[in-house]
Amino acid sequence: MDGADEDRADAWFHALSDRTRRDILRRVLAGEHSVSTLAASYDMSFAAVQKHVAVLEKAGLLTKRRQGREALASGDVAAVRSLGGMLAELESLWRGRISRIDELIATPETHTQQTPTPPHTQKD
Amino acid sequence: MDGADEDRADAWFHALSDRTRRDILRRVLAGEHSVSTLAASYDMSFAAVQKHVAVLEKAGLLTKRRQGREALASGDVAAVRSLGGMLAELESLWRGRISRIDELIATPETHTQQTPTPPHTQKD
DNA sequence: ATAATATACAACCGAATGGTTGTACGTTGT
DNA sequence: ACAACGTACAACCATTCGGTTGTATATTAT
Repeated sequence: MDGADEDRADAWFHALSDRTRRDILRRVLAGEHSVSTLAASYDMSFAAVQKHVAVLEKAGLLTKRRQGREALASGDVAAVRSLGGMLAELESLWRGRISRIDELIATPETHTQQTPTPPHTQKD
Repeated sequence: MDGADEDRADAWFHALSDRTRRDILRRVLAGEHSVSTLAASYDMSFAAVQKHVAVLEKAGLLTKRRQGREALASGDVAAVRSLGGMLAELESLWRGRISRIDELIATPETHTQQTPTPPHTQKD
C-alpha cells in the first residue's frame, strides 16, 4: 500500500521535473486544450509534445477526452493537491525536529556535550 | 529571472523524483545525519548514497556541514516551502478555470458556440 | 606509527529520458 | 472521392541517471 504511494510520488515528481511538462500542466489546469494546440506553443515536434502529455497522463496529473479527431487534455487538480500534501508532511517532520531541539534547550543540565541530535537513530 | 526559477524547479522536482532521495530528505529534515549514517540505512553502496545526497544538496534541499571527518547533512525547510508555493500556484490556475466556467454558466446567451477556452492564447 | 573510519571523486555500465523522423489511421472539409 | 488535419506509435539517437568499483585523502583511535 505504501509502496504504491511511492510509485505515485515517483511519477508525480518525475512528470514535474521537466519545464515543458510543467507549462503544459499549467495550461491544462487553466482549461482544456487539444494536443496539437499545446504542441503549437513549443519549439519542438508534435510527437515530442505528445510524449510529454503522455507522461503527465500516466502520472495522473492530466486526463484526456476524445472529441472527434481531437484529444482534449484537462489538468487534474486533485493530484496537485495530493502532491501538496506530501510537501506538507515533509514540513511536519521538520517541525518535529524543532520541538526536539526546544526540549534540549529547556533542560540544559541533562546533556554534558552539545549534541543537537542523537548521533544516529538507525531504525534497525 | 524566471528562467532561473525554472532551473530551480527542475532541480527540486528531479531531486524528489527518486524515493531514496525523498527518504533521505525526510531523515535530514527530522534531524542532522552524517552521510555514512544515512548510507547504512539503504541497500546500496556508500558512493550511491553520497551521490543522492549531492543531488539534494545541489537542488538546495539539503546543506552539509563538516565536523571532523563527518559530513553532517541537514534538510532545508525553506526550499520545501517554496516548492509547496509552486503547487499552490498551480492550484490557483485551476481555480481561475472554474471561475471562468461559472461565468459562462451565469451568462448563457453571451456565446453561441461552446468554446470553454479560447482555442490558443500563445504567449508570443 | 599504523589501522580503521568517513568522505570525495573518477571511470565505467545498463537503462531510462527527451528529442527526432517516418508511417499509419480515423475524422473533417471541399 | 480526396486532401488536409489530429492523433498514435514505432524506431532511432545522444545524453542523463542510478548504480557499481576503485583510488585518494583527511581524521580518529589503538
